[in-house]
Amino acid sequence: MPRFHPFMDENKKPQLFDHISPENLEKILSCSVIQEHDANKILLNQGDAAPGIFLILEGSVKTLRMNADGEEATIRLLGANDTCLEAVLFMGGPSPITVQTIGKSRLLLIPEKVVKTRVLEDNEFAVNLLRIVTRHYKNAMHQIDAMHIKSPLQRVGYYFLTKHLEAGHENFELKLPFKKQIIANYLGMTPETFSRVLKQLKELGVDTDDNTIRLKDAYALCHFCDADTTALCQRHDKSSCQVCMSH
Amino acid sequence: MPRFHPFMDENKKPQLFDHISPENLEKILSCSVIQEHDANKILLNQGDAAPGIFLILEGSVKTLRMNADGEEATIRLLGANDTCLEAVLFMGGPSPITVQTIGKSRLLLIPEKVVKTRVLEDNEFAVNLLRIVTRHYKNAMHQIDAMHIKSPLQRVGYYFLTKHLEAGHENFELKLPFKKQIIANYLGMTPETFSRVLKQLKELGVDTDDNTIRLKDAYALCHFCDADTTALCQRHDKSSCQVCMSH
DNA sequence: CGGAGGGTTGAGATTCATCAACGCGTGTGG
DNA sequence: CCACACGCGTTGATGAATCTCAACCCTCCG
Repeated sequence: MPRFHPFMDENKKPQLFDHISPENLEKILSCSVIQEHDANKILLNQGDAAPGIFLILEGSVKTLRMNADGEEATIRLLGANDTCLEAVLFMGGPSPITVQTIGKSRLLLIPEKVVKTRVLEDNEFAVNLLRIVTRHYKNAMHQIDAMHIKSPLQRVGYYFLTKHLEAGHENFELKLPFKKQIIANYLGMTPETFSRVLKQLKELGVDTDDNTIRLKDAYALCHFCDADTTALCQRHDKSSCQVCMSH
Repeated sequence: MPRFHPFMDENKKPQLFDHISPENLEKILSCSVIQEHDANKILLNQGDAAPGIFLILEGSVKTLRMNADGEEATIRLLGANDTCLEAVLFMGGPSPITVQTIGKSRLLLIPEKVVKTRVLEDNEFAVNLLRIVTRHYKNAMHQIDAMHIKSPLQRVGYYFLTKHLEAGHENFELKLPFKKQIIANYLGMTPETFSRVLKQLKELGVDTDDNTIRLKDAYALCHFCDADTTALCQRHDKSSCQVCMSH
């Protein structure tokens, strides 16, 4: 088997391995296995024990919860270099979430045992986990708040804003990273509602054409910013931000 | 100043200090400060930097997010021995949440600096944080799923179920830990809806009289259980659980 | 060519929030 | 001691927002 070296490019290294020494990285990778899966394959069922951490090498995956009627609540949508189940391993019980591929995917599974020993022996690894889990948790808080006190329009707007900030400010053109119905469910609305919201956004200077979002100007999404998100914006301390806020 | 020794009773020790050696605990406590606050006092605003971890010694506190209209989305409700802001410290930005007392409260503040040095020097402390944060995250997942795919009745039912499981099975009588309107907002509904739900629950064998919940029998709340919560139930592997599930 | 899946649009149904009124217990000041 | 205000909770009537259902279009692909 050819040795697995997916992280030669530092820019694409997953956060999970930040600052990990080559020897320690080797200890993790030598125990991990690569898996390939078709679309819509369930990798873990809610209520079962998590086998370890999944790192997405290629493809896309979602984590979700399901009720008795088969309705799904999407918790996270993951693409390449994202990881899941880190948190579940430390919850000390059966998994509260189901993990399912969206499209055909290639994954790395880091077994539970390795994770749990590494976390006790490698402080950097422990801190990485802590940072990842807290980031997820922050995201979850935004999701909770979105459900209670945001309209569908605001939910989509904020989602687009985060994508815009990830992509960088100069970028006025974004691609939707997932199918619309997938995003719609992640944002807690039906595909119909999502579609109608896109029409409203068009009038506000956010034009969605097929899978491409085009912003009229750099402030088109400022409506949807909030107190803790401004920190991610390059203009947040400039006077121009006042323009955003006053929109 | 009299030395601070709140944790002589092992049963009441907060999870944050599990398995921490006396010397290491001393390092934490010697840098921490006790604060007293009136009701409805804001301890930290969304968008500001977190000063450290708050440990509730007495009273009650909530964490929340607020929108431009002043509507609140409650993230967590905390009582004695609960902690908050552990996660926020590792998110690496301004706080996504506001922290506010509910009633008159006495708190211990563990400054950020202490937390961040201890976590690198004390693996047990790091793992405790990881466990706490993941527990919060799990809770957040339940909240997300509740908003998407649960009715108000199911939300209240599940909330009562978790309280029932915390209190122990033999306990058919529970006290609401917070005012009804506080719980209602936490569950993402209006006080009016909460009140109407309680009436429905009465017909299902869950009688709420003032602040006391009385269960008709041990199975009254089994309706509201789900795949990952059964693990917390003492009957989950017995045949009687089938009775629950088939309700 | 025909079928399947994704997306959009319109009409109707449903659910929960809103608004208003009321009851009740408590604390306060005349 | 009573009158009153206030906070909390409940109840009923109304309305708005989103989901549901159905039809349709489009593209892709066998």
